Amino acid sequence: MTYAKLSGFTEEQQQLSRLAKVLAHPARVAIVQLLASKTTCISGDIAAELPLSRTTVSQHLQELKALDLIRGDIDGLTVCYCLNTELWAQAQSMFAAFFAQATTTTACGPADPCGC
Amino acid sequence: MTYAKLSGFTEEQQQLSRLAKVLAHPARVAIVQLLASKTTCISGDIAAELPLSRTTVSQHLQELKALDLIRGDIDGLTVCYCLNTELWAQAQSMFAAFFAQATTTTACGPADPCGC
DNA sequence: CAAGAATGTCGTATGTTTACGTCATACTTC
DNA sequence: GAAGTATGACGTAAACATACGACATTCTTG
Repeated sequence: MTYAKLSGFTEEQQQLSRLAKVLAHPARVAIVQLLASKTTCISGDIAAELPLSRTTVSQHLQELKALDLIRGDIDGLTVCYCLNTELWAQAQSMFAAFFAQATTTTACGPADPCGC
Repeated sequence: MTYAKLSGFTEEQQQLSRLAKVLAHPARVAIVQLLASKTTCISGDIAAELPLSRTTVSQHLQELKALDLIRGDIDGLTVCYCLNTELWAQAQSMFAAFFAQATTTTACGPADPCGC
């Protein structure tokens, strides 16, 4: 009974952590930025611009794909990866809501018993 | 030479992934939300509201503390944990900048060679 | 100062992620 | 259809994350 006690947390918390996990590796951040900056993307090109092997990049792409954050359309011999902008907009608002909570806390003001 | 080839990614990408990693577990998301919602927090109380043992919660708190996202002031026998709102605001703007990129991509429009 | 209470630290078992080489598959082109 | 090319799938080793019980530490209180 070790690891991942997912039940016990709200679906919202799990969803946010899933999204965060995708961004928890610089390679995936870089991949998303690359896809956002280009008008056409091909898997091989992505690996060429990262300090990782093609195999590893493909694995990271799979993780992004698993959450449907990117889409890959096969075009003959190459694959055109692109961002699913609707889902990213959704993720954006989830994070925005979370950060709004975290930055507007009323705790630890001057009237608080603790000294921080 | 496995794992974490951190060099090769920009400092910005590494910073964003570090922040994302902290939120990549529902327990830490829940902890931050708890801290944000209360005006006074004590470590024991936090564990009481989560489906995790006190030890595990303490470990998650350490990870938040390692990035200076929370602060814990010892007040006698108890500890008052609270959010470092300045850092959270900083994190907020980093994520906002990233999502702005991800949601405004011009790729895969109607004029694009790929069909997606 | 002894007893109790609130937390952090350590050790450890288990699950997960990362990274990459090698192989299999699918498409183009001659 | 044979040769070449672009990708994904599989297998595997090492690093890391998660969870928790047991112990140590520190403070209060009588």
